[in-house]
Amino acid sequence: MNTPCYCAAIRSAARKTTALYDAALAPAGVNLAQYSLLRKIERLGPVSLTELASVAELDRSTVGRNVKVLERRRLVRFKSADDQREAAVGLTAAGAEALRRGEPLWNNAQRRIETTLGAEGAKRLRTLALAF
Amino acid sequence: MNTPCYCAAIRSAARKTTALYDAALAPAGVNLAQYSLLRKIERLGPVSLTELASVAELDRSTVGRNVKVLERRRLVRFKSADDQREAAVGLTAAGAEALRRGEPLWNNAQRRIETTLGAEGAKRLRTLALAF
DNA sequence: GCGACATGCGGGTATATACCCGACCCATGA
DNA sequence: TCATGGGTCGGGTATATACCCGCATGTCGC
Repeated sequence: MNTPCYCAAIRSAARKTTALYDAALAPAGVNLAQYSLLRKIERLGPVSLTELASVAELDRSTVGRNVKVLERRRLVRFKSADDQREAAVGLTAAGAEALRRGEPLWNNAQRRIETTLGAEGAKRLRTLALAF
Repeated sequence: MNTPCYCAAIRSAARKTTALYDAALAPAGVNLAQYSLLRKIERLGPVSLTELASVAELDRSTVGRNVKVLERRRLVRFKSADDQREAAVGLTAAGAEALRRGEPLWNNAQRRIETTLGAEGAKRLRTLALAF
């Protein structure tokens, strides 16, 4: 990876990191993107797709499609809100269970990154990520 | 973005950076992934998909599909190699032209990243990316 | 020369991601 | 009341990405 392109470098790092977390989370039956989304849904409680997209800094239609995958797997459920335009999404029991099973796996992945980068590197990564 | 997840942080940074470079490169008619791939094809000369995938650290089928998009736009062309299994890919005149037009745009994007991160931050980003 | 193995590729399937547009619902002002 | 505008969503389309499988071709040992 000696590309001088910052963007290509970040994308490469993102692909490799994602592969690492996906593999780590596989026993929980979710990948990193799904785990991440499930955690946000857990944290926010029943939440609209628009708000979820805003928090995740993703396009709303992307969130809609990603949530649909989770719904198909019965990890989340749509509830009707007062405002009928909204589609409040909440965790199912299976979704909460996936989070519970995923947590130690995610922790392992986090520790592996810290081992790879060292404490100082991990801190710098966090700082750099905040700059975007 | 105060996610404690290294992976989510990197992915978010990758999405935002990609959007920045995509917008910068739009006048050249390519996005960052395509520009990056075109540069590799230029550098390696007529090259097999397998080698391209190895250099780009992407799955071979991903490279095959991405190259197909470039071929449809007449930016690259398949040539027959000695080994009939191979599909040597080379730039067309239009592909070289896209690279030429993209270069200053890409430079602008690079400089914008350096402005955002500062010289020290940019150097750290480069160092971190190498760790993956 | 021929069979076993290796190499290179395409296609199928699935997900993640983005942009645009049209449909729908609700609040507010005329 | 009713039209208008803004918020919310789904769908269409395109790309990037990965894994697996099967086919074709090439190579090597015997």
